[in-house]
Amino acid sequence: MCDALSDEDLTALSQAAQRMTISAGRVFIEEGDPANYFYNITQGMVRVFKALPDGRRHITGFMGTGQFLGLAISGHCAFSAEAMEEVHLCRFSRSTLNQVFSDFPALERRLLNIAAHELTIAHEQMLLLARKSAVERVSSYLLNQVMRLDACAADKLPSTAITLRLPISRADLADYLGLTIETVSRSFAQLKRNGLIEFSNAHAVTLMSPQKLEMIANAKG
Amino acid sequence: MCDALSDEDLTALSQAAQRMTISAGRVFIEEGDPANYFYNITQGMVRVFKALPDGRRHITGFMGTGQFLGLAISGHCAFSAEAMEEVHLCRFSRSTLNQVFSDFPALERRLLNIAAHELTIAHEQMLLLARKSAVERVSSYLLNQVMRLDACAADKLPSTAITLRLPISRADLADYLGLTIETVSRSFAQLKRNGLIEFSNAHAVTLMSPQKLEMIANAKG
DNA sequence: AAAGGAATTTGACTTAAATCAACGCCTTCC
DNA sequence: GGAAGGCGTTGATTTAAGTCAAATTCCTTT
Repeated sequence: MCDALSDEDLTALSQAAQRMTISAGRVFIEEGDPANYFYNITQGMVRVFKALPDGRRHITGFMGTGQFLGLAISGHCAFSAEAMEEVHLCRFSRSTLNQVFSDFPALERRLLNIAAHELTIAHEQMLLLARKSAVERVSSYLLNQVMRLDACAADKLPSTAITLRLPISRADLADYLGLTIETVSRSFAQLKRNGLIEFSNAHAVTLMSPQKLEMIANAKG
Repeated sequence: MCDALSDEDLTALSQAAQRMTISAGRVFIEEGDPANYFYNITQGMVRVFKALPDGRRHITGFMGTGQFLGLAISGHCAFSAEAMEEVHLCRFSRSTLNQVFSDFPALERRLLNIAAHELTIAHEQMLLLARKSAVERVSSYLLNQVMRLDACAADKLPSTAITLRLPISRADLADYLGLTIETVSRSFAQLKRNGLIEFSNAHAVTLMSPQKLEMIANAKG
């Protein structure tokens, strides 16, 4: 429901699509390039980012299997995208896309919903970047990951401890949260000191109390 | 082109709409409330924002005449909206909206474009919030205002000095740029010291060299 | 199993922006 | 005209996060 189209629509799309494989690390969308294509990721993880000329960069988001890329397009690409591993995707030109829209109006409706959803996420992230402390940012991230795990299901947080994989490097996390690697690490350390999380290793955390974490993430209490 | 629908579509919409007047300062959309309505502003300026329980807040954007509100909606409002002055708007329920969509497919297409555009702006703002310094943020804001002035026209910056109104208070600007009032003020002061801007009064700036300002805003050179 | 290298953590120090506080400048309202 | 209050600027100080540097862990490779 959250980010994939129905199988039916996907089939319709794939007829107009061009399948591609992108090797790990390749930047296959370059910010500023003419935006002729629209993508659907069929396999693998992608980093979406924007960068300043001096190297500072912000990761807008991570997109995985089933998700769409290239929505925010108008003439030129507004962001870059890089394969974090080997990625398989379907690419189709904007013109064929419009064709498909005419044939499957439901698809356009769906895309509008997806766009609205992404906009909501973006607004939430802006609040985080503009106003939250480092520890709050990291807590928010952990919480979002839990919510994603428990799928789009109930907005209810588990009341028991829950273990989470952190597939993403500290560097990527830092660029996603608007922090430095060191600050991310120190924020994790602080949450650990306070008994809110425990690490098996750097890429597997246990959230001891998702609810307490949520209070930190959203400055409640 | 940027944010308004065609007259024809607007007419279609207004038949299903309910006209309303909101007095200055009223919060007419409250974050978290059930999201039953969709709005089109016909007159006046609105502040769109998200807040944390302890009062920290981020202004997502300012929306004016012709713009839409309530797009990023799914069950509950993702943000609050407050009238900055007396505001006139058309309100219609989500259900009638869907009806209108069926009658005027072009409208849905248009909304998708608007959403994509807003998403682009949101990504740009995230880069600003995550990675730009105070002076860079303020410069970026000034620049965006110039671009808005010269309408959606050429992406070309004026090469001569240009005077700009700053209708927004320092407090709003701070909440929009993820800074404090004082830092916004000091950033203006620094730009002034460096000969990049001049003030007639607190709400009217002259950008002495939009192009130099753009280099600062986007860390070029 | 050892070595090498990358990723992560931790520590010492610096800095940009926040905070706290005072002051000036308009507006408006008696 | 003068007091009052809101808004904006400026100054002094604090602080959270950034930077620089070293140590540690983890993973790969030989």
